[in-house]
Amino acid sequence: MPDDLIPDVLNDRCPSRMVLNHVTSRWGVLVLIALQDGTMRFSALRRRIGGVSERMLTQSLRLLEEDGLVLRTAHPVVPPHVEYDLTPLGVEVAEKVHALAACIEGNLGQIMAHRTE
Amino acid sequence: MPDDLIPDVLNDRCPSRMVLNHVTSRWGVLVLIALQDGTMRFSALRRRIGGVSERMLTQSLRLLEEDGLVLRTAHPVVPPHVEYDLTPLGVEVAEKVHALAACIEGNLGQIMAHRTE
DNA sequence: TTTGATACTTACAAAAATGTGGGTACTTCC
DNA sequence: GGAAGTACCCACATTTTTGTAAGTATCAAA
Repeated sequence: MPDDLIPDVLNDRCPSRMVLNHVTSRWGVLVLIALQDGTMRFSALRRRIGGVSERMLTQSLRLLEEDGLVLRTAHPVVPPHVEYDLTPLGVEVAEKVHALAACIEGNLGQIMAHRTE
Repeated sequence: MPDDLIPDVLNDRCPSRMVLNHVTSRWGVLVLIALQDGTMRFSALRRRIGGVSERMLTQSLRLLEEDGLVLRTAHPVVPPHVEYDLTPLGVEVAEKVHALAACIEGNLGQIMAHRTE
């Protein structure tokens, strides 16, 4: 019975670690939060997420797509038209990520005050 | 009225981004989850969190301490005895992080199945 | 007619994260 | 007496992440 049977992020060899890393990656978090507003095109996402480069946005979207959290729909037209959505599982994960971000945003005053002590 | 007045992680210049990065960092996430079990010493933490190096554990603990999420208590004896705890705010944040990790662990089967398609 | 928008990819470079091995000062266990 | 445990720090090297700039094909607006 390998360690992997009961998923555990504290276990070095558990593949949940990899997924957690995708989800909690610098831009992955923000992609999930941004997509909570609904379907978005690549450029719209890029404008919404301050500071992300095209390269990083593409890469983050690809990883989340591979994990089945994000759905990519490409319309083969010129100029290109591609839409991104959360999958049902993506919605679930995005909610948790959003709760975390909101918690930090809500306590930012306290945190910043502590940092300057 | 600067952008920073209403914390928003999607905003490039909002300091909540920095805190979010500490919390969602590779080892930061796991430190918070591990500390949910209660007070732990450095070595215990290191054993609990699979794959973390001393260097990275120290660094992660320092960042979370600066943000006021983790409390470090050093007893000046030889050999050294140092205890780590979550602060009240740390408990709150750790709950969200744990919910996220649990969500991923719980859906890992589905995710891994999707990845191999 | 030049510019900008679309959704990327690729090569290259820079920056950040992470690991490695060593050292510390003492105690207890074998 | 030698080894291991404690909680680190430091310098160095490597790995990973991230950014930058350019290129692609086509259309529409100025």
